[in-house]
Amino acid sequence: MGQTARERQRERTRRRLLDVSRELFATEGYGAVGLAEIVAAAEVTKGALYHHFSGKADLFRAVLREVQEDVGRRVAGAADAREDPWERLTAGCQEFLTAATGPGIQRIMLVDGPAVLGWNEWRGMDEESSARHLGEALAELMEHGVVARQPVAPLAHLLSGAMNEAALWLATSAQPQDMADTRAALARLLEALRA
Amino acid sequence: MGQTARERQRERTRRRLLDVSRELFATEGYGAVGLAEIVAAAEVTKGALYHHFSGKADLFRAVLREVQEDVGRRVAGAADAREDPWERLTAGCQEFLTAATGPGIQRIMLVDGPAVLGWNEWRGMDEESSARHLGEALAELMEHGVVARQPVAPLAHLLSGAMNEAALWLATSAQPQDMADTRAALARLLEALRA
DNA sequence: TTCGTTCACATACCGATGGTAGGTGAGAGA
DNA sequence: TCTCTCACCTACCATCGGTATGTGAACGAA
Repeated sequence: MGQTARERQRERTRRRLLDVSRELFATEGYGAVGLAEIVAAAEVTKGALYHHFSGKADLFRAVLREVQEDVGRRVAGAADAREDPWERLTAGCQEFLTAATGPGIQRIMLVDGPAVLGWNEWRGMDEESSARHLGEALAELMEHGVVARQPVAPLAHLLSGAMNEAALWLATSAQPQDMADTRAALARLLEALRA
Repeated sequence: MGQTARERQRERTRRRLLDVSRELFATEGYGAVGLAEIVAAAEVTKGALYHHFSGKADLFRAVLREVQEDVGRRVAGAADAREDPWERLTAGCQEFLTAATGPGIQRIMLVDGPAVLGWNEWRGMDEESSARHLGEALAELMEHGVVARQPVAPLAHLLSGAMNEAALWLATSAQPQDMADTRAALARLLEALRA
């Protein structure tokens, strides 16, 4: 760890800003939290914030990236634990439902993300983190003849949107039965893809 | 038509504000358009705006309501043109894809809506306008034994989210083939629901 | 027709917020 | 030790959403 004191301090400040922002953005929403609130909670000044990020939206972008990477890791982890391609798909989808339903994820990743950065950029980031896995899994299954050959992109978007909305709904619905029902309904939809 | 001059003027101002806002919100996005821009385009003052709406978010809410009603009308119209319950569902879903893909709809209804008003309120409004039709159609199909009996809400959310995301994607993708492919993929997913 | 009231706005103003410019002191390299 | 860089701070600005107060035309009652 030959990092200098400067580098350590720099990383520390950046981390505090990211952690604090993630917490605030998740609970209050992007629009409702001000930079003053962020820098106060992080115990730095606005100057430090603007030294690390080009603005409020850029800070949000960095936070969103970390959130998406967290979710993407969980999805990939669940998928990689299986050998059978079909199980990789279903396990990944179910894991996504669980991960995206957790607190501190939704508001940033599914609600404010598209609005703050624009749908196009959000889509690109989502693609890199988790949606890519979905497309690859579908393509592989078509390769193996498990799923009927068809354009991958439309199907991937349909499924991705279905899971996003379901996660948002599940987070507000307090009834545990809803999660089980949604899992079952999703499994049924996926099952329908098998040739 | 016994409306007084005052009522006519009032309605006229309100309409201009709604029309101008809808156009601006759709093209620039909620965050990027200021009240000054709106009132200038509508040729009124901020006083008039605040006389009709309680604030920027409230104005947006009114615009969103009109957008959703437009889409809801189209969906209901397509569904009501059919007799067979199954066809009512599929026709409604396909019409939604077309309507939501059109310009001036997406940004307001699918991107900024949840972020500005919060997902919960957005969900409620969406429910009233178009999602309700989906749930009712599904319930009716289960009643008739066309679709396997199961909890309606999870399935409705999955399908609703799938169509929303697909519409967003289709609007950016310039290739006409994508629309056809998406319609086909959606039809296949729906077909899987038949018992 | 008169006259007081209401209503649909207009004007002037305020606080807060995102963003910027210039400065400062500690740490790194020579 | 000297100099330069860099991480960060302070003071300030422009803009934006929101509000308090004013005003003239339209309406209803007499």
